[in-house]
Amino acid sequence: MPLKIYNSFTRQKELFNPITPGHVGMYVCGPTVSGESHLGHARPYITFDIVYRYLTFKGNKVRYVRNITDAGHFEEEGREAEDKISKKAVLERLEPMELVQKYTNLFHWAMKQFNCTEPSIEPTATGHIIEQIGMIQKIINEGYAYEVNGSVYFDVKKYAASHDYGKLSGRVIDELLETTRELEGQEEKRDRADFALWKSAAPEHIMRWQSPWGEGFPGWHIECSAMATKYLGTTFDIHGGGMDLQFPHHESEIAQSTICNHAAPVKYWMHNNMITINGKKMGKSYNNVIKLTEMFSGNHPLLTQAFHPMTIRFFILQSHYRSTLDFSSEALVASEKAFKRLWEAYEALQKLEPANQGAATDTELDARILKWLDEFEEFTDDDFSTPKVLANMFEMAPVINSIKDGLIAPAAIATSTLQLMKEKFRVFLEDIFGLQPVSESNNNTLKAVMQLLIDIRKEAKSKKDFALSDKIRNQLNQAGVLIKDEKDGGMSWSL
RNA sequence: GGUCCUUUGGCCGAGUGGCUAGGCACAGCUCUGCAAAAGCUUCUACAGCGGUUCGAAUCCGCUAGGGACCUCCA
Repeated sequence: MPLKIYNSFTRQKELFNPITPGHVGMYVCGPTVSGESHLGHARPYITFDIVYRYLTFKGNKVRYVRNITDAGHFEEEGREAEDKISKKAVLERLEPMELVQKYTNLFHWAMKQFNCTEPSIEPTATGHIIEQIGMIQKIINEGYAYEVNGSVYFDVKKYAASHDYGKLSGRVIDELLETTRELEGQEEKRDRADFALWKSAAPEHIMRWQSPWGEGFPGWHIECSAMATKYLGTTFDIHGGGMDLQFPHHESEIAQSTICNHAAPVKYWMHNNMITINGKKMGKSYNNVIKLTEMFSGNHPLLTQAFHPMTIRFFILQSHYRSTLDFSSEALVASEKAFKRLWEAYEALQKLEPANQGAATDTELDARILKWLDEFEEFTDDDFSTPKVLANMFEMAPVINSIKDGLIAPAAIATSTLQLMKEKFRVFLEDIFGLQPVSESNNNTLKAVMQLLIDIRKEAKSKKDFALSDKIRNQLNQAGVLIKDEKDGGMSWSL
């Protein structure tokens, strides 16, 4: 089945055809490691992890490049441009690279918690200064950049005269020139819309590199262009990132790469929408962020409890990546319960034994299940409609539980249908959606202890010693272990 | 100020012309020593006004609210 992707560049869903059949090059804007990641950051990484996993599932060999921005983006708010990372490094009295390492480690840890696949290549900006300088030089040689006082700027006006600057972000260049806000320290630029490729470093600036234009540091946009070109070629398949990066970051990337490589860099642009909190984008400037460590620990005024990374992953999958997703503790609690129920049904499904005869006795139910299963791929092919796949899974949860509890005969569905169900649930939940069990019920020691307690409780129950039976159940409950009595007299437990 | 997007039941959230999305919460029932879990059932909404259409949450217009970008931002 063909995959369709919404291309932000053309503003429509398009059939996905890799440039080289069977191979996909994908670049995703990674974190700026000058601080801790927050909930909003989780979205693109989980979204594009699904994209990566699904493309792989479809038989592609995917090279997934996600950068680490460790050189810092300059800020233009003050008189002199400041490197964000070196600014904070001074405050925290750390070496810049020590700070960068600390937050890189923390980021990697968070990605692991979310069960995000590691990118094929994770290049750092500081490790590619030479490539960035080379690219800037080429742009100057092409006549689309100019040097002033040790800084280099991209000539947007000249570029726009022959190229469609603003197409990705839906901007008109003339408007842009007029509506760009009044900022200080811009007198060097020929035009307000121009952006920096290289910035001359002030004496107090810690992070600095030698360049043909003097000591300085790279502009914000050039690192992605340089690293994407190096590892994916002049034109590659997918570029992903948050919607807030469309302008100016991605628009500038297109301009730089187009001049440097004489080709449009990206075939499909994908942008995820924002996570909001009380309707407002979660972001540094709004001072409304919840850090991932706070999410996992529950240590934040807006959180009523801690949330497992898988709950957050599931929460994100329950909405379409191009819609805003409104955060609230209540919504997370709902996702936690929903995920638990779905996962328990999934585990029950894997334990179901097929009936002896092959054919279905309830052909109507059997047909419905086959349709639901078939739609897993159909929905995912339609621009990654993960919420619809999950909805179908929830449709099947009562069927699974009913078979398990003997309310529906196992023979109702065909043996082949059951096998297909097991397979499809596993592939989509684990391989593609990257979900994992929350509990530690895989711990063998714990399993053995629980088995003993369950045996004792069963014995007590059979002797109608409900006092003991309840005591075991209640005390375990207090310890966070839930005992469930099942229809057939069996017992199960979960954390 | 400019450009663009959005408004779905108590909450989150799919859905783009006709068919029950789904989840959570709430309520009732079944099962059960009790509870939980599970199953069944109930609640069935599309900001307002007008238009197009046999038919609109879905298309068009206006009004109102919310938001994003234009500045670092996932």
